[in-house]
Amino acid sequence: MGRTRVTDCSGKNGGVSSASGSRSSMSAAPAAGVLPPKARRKTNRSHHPHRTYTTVADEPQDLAEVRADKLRQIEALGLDPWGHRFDGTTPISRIRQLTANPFDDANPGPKVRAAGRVVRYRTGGKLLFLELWDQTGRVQLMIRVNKVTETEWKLAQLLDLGDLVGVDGELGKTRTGELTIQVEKLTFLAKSLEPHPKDVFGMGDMEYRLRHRYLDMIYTPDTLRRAHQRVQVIRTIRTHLDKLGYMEVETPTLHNIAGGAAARPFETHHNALDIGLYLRIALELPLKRLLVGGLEKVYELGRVFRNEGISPRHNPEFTMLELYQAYGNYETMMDLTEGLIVACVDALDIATGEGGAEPVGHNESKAVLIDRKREIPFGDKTVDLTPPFQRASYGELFRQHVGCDMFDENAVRSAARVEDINPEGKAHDVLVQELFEDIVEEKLVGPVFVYDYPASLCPLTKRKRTDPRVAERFELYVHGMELANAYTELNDPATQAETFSKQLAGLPADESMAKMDHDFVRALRHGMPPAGGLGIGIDRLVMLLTNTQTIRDVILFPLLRPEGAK
RNA sequence: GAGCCGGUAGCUCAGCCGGUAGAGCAGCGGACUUUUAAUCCGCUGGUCGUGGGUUCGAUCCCCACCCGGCUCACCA
Repeated sequence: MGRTRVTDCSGKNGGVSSASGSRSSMSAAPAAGVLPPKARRKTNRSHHPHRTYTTVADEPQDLAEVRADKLRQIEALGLDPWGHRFDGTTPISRIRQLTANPFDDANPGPKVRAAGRVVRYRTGGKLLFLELWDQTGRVQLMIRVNKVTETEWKLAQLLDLGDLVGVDGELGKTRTGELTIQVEKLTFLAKSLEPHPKDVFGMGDMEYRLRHRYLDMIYTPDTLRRAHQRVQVIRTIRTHLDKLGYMEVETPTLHNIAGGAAARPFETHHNALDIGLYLRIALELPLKRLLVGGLEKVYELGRVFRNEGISPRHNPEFTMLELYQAYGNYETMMDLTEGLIVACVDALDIATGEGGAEPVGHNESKAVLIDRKREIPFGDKTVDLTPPFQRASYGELFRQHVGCDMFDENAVRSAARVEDINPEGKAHDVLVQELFEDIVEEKLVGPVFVYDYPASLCPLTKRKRTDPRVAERFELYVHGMELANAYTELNDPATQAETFSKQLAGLPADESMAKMDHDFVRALRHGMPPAGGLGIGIDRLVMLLTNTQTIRDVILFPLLRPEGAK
């Protein structure tokens, strides 16, 4: 911030003052705050008639200095600018539900107590209008000179946008019908030493919003809305899984081997043990060990870390749900996924579709009755989340959009060339996947479960009994976005050991899942039940459900480069 | 990592063909006891992202760098 200019007034500490308040007023003046505002401002001005950029007087002119000065004036009133416990407040949204009549001394309205931030401030001589904000809403305050003490009136004159105050007063309506608290007692709770953004059109700059998320939450209503909805989604998932008998666990975030996905890990180090460690890139392997240990329905909802690029759909740390169900398979997981998503849609009450449709299905994995249409808005589109979601096999989609059989090596190679993909040195399944991503994915408006993937791309997945070239895996796509990834878990330790050791040609080591995890294989050797497993990217799910186009707005503090010297 | 776009007052932005900057809001002083984007009068506030270069002169042109956004790559 500013305030770095040098003063030419020797013997004073003003020029290099910090916000904490060493700025003295005049060399001859005592502590600034004890002077009445008018007097000291005048004094300042008269002493510094000529200001230049390099020799700036230490009078309040920087916005932050003005506020620091007001803080001292509040102290001079005998008040604590950093406030204290303030019990018994009512959320503003609830105050707004109370019935109120026009102010009338003969018939006083209800007494209320509220606390929050001053987000509008309008002087009017002997009458002040403020707007008080809390996380539930806004309400207008009216302060009249003859309704409060002299100290409170002085305090009211010193308020800045962004200050935190508590009020007691009478609820009523002004002449224009605006619901208003007429303040009878004003309590100062905290000073904002920095100016708050003030623009009727709101905050426009993404970088500014991200670096000042706390302001974004106050002045961009959508930001707070999304934060609430995110919590609600996570809570809904927990209660839904709880109802189905799943047990939530916590497994380590520090791993010896970063397995369970193909992604570059963050590296760290443990000093006492003197070993290298990785931050986890997936939850899978520990959870499957718990399957061996007898937890038949288990899940974890936690942060994973991938040392990769940042984009509107990728943040280096993000939240994953992974769950495993013994004796299930990937079809169990499809049903479960539908049930989870529908439960979230209902919890958020965002569906716009008509009700009254016939029940279309019901089974153990679905805790909700499938009884009505559930469409939600997403960008300029609509997504129909009415279950059951479409289910389409990978091979059929490939044939339909690429135009050849995915197992036909020659046809795939020539299709690749047409798409400007160099097939040299690449394993067949890698080529197939590249073609799928280039051609098919963008056509998947969904929601659609794409199932039965080329086997070699899925080293933790069980092969299909009827066709070992494909693995029992699905991904759920909505508008080209991968929301879920699930499979019938591979529980054969010999096959697992083999796929761990096989790096696919054409894939760089970073992207390979070829990381031998002997400890995991040993766990499998003790017998893991056949199971279905599911992973859902919670951030992307929240994006979909809150109609948000960038992952940075469903994560409160997405990773940013440090601002550096400024 | 690459391409494109951007960074000007506390906030949101304008600034033409190069002549060292403007508006609205916020802030400060004044008026106002029912305002609603309050109004009225007066005023303050800028290292034009950073560093070089070209030029008599650079917010503007050139180069490099920093930060961000979008797209791509990456993300089984």
